[in-house]
Amino acid sequence: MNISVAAKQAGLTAKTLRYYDTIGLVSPYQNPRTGYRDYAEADIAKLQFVGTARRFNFSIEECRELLSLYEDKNRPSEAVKALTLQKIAEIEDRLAELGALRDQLAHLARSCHGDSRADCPILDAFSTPDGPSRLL
Amino acid sequence: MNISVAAKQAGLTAKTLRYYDTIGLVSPYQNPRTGYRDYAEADIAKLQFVGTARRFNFSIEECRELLSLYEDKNRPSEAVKALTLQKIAEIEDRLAELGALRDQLAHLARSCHGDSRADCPILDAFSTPDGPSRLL
DNA sequence: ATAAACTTTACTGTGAGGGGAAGGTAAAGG
DNA sequence: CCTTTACCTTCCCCTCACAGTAAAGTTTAT
Repeated sequence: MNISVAAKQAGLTAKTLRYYDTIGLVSPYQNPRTGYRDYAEADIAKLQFVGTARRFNFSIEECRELLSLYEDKNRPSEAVKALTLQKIAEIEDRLAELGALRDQLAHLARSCHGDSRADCPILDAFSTPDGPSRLL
Repeated sequence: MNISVAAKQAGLTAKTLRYYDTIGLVSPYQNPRTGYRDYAEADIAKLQFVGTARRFNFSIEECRELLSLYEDKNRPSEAVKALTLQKIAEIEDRLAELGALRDQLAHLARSCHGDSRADCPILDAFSTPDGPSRLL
């Protein structure tokens, strides 16, 4: 299966597939005469796996780790679960950060009359050394 | 004020200050004999402003826009408010995405026994073409 | 035979800086 | 005054996960 068909099957771009090959994440057979890559069904499965994991915010290196677990028929499921729980914790942290950020910005937006006058509480808040937090 | 003192005052690194200079975001006076940068109080204020806006997830280009509004004494506050509301909307989107992600991962983690057996529902879910969503 | 539609490698760019080398400058101590 | 140390400068490469483009080779259809 050539690269564009494989890309379509996996829901990725040909560019991405070439990249995954060069970094040794998913390397298909490569015809030594033409240089064309030839993706097997097993390669497609791996690509779909990686694509899903990437959509789940796993980094390439984490995908590499998951993939080796995926290919290891004797893998312990605890390793996968640990990685997943860690990823959940990271996402929770990011959620808390973003939530606080949104709340502060929302507060500033509410305090701003938003007309054509020059006076703007948002910019005033931004110009304090410690940020607007002390004003909230 | 030399760059390391300025960096400390602004809560940024010297590296960052040099970067902001090269991209023309905050450019201090530069001694033509020594090449040393010399930051004035007004520069520090701008740096603090940018530092705060960056912490609020504004991009460099958005900072540039906010900074020009900040420096314009006749700026209309509605421009600033619009930018802020747009940023809030972006953050809301990201929050929703991340929340859904966390929920799906948490579901998978709960379904995984997490012992030393090879059977792992997380990896099984990842290996389906459309991702684990249909399993939830 | 030729043109269209693929494929390859190689190079550059992204955002927002970080790390480190090579070389010039300034401030402190003797 | 001299030396050491602590700065400062520019320059270049590294990050992450690819995207875009160019030049050249290959396959497929006409």
